[in-house]
Amino acid sequence: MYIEEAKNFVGQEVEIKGWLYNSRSSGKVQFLLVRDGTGIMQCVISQNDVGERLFKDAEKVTQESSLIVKGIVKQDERAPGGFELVIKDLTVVQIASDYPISPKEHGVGFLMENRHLWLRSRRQWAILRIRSTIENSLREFFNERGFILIDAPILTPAAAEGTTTLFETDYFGVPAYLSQSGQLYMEAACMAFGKVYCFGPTFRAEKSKTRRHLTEFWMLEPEIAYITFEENLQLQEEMISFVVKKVLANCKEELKIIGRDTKPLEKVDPPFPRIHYRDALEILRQKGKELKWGDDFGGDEETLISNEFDKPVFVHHFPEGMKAFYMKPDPLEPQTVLAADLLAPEGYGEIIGGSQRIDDYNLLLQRIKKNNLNLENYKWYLDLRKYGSVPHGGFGIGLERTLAWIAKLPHVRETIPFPRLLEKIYP
RNA sequence: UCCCCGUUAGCUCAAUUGGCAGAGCAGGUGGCUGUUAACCACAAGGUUGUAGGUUCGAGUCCUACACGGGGAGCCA
Repeated sequence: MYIEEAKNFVGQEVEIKGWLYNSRSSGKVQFLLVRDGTGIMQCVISQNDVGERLFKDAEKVTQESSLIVKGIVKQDERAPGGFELVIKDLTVVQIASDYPISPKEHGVGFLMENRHLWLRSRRQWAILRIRSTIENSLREFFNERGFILIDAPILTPAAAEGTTTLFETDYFGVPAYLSQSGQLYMEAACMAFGKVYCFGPTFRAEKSKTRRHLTEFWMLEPEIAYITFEENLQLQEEMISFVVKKVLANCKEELKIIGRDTKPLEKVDPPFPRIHYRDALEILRQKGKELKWGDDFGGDEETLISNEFDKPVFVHHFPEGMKAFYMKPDPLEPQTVLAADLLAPEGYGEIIGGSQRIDDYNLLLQRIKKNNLNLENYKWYLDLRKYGSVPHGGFGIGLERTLAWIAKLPHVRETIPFPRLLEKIYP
């Protein structure tokens, strides 16, 4: 039996295979908190039931030792979770000695050094289960809408955007780079399959040392042929709302463990507010932040704007030249591009960046040259504008930042099993 | 790359003006028949990040370096 199914086994004899999370004893009774990956269950062992020998064995089981217990499932208000196991038999698989993570407080540095063990603790268990739910619901959302999953390459010959933030590696004697984005490849794929998305790791060698940055993070990038800018925003707000609803429905226990107030999440429903870049500047001016046309927002600015709303908010129509080279100028106001960032509430900042892509061959060629990109590398990308070019667009959603917001975590490093941070790659 | 803070027992932290390095947890031993990060008792645990300097005397003051944390820029 798995612990999460305990309520279906009341009165029955079952076997739990797991690890000792913690134990307490009181003379001739011991309480073993056993975890099996699906949950934690209090198991009671009394000397009168099992005899002195087995009782003594149980006393020797240390924190995180692996063990198998057999007994009867009982409903009991005194047990955390409402169910406990009355132990009849216990087998030790392996005794763990000197487990470094005690039930008391630890610092982040120590916990990160022991990330491989930290994953076993309750809070990390809850967070990573929410991560799994988010990933699954994202896939479900796109699969239900007829999107085709296209895996983008991780080794690439050139940069999608800037060249300073790339991890370089040797590819049989020529330089190759770890992917920064699958987007350009998705543009090719959407011309073949109509609606596509990729979901995988991306790499940024930025020397960023903040609560919002990882050097390796996961991004989901849809790309849709013939989509309009407005349809793109609708897709994003429907996707976010779908994911939040799935987490609220499927992760009640996990949200409780991490102490997440779910009220702000319950408000997440389309439509999301839309703020023109020009009006975002005005909001900031009223808050005492004077920015010039063309200035980008930092973390503080994003927080000021998102705090004006109790839902995620789109900021759109950024000045041309401020964003990536492939973004399409709005024909109605050509000094801006048809791009939008989605800012999460509660100060979590940008979780989505999306845009219409340039579909005109000559304009794209001009932009590539203007950005000093090597034309050789973009020949195939230009081909897409040569052979049946169509209006198209898409976006990229950062998984870790989305999870940090939904779980209201102070730092993204807890949102990924093994975070890769500035100059840190162990374990 | 820049700014700020920190580094004392395995872990989390104390240590007054520069004057005998100390708790809790973990680990050890013993006790307790319903515990909830259980509790009680006892014992053990230290080259105070490294290198130099000031001083009768440095965990404490100064300099450099290393490592860690937070933030800026940049970005999802």
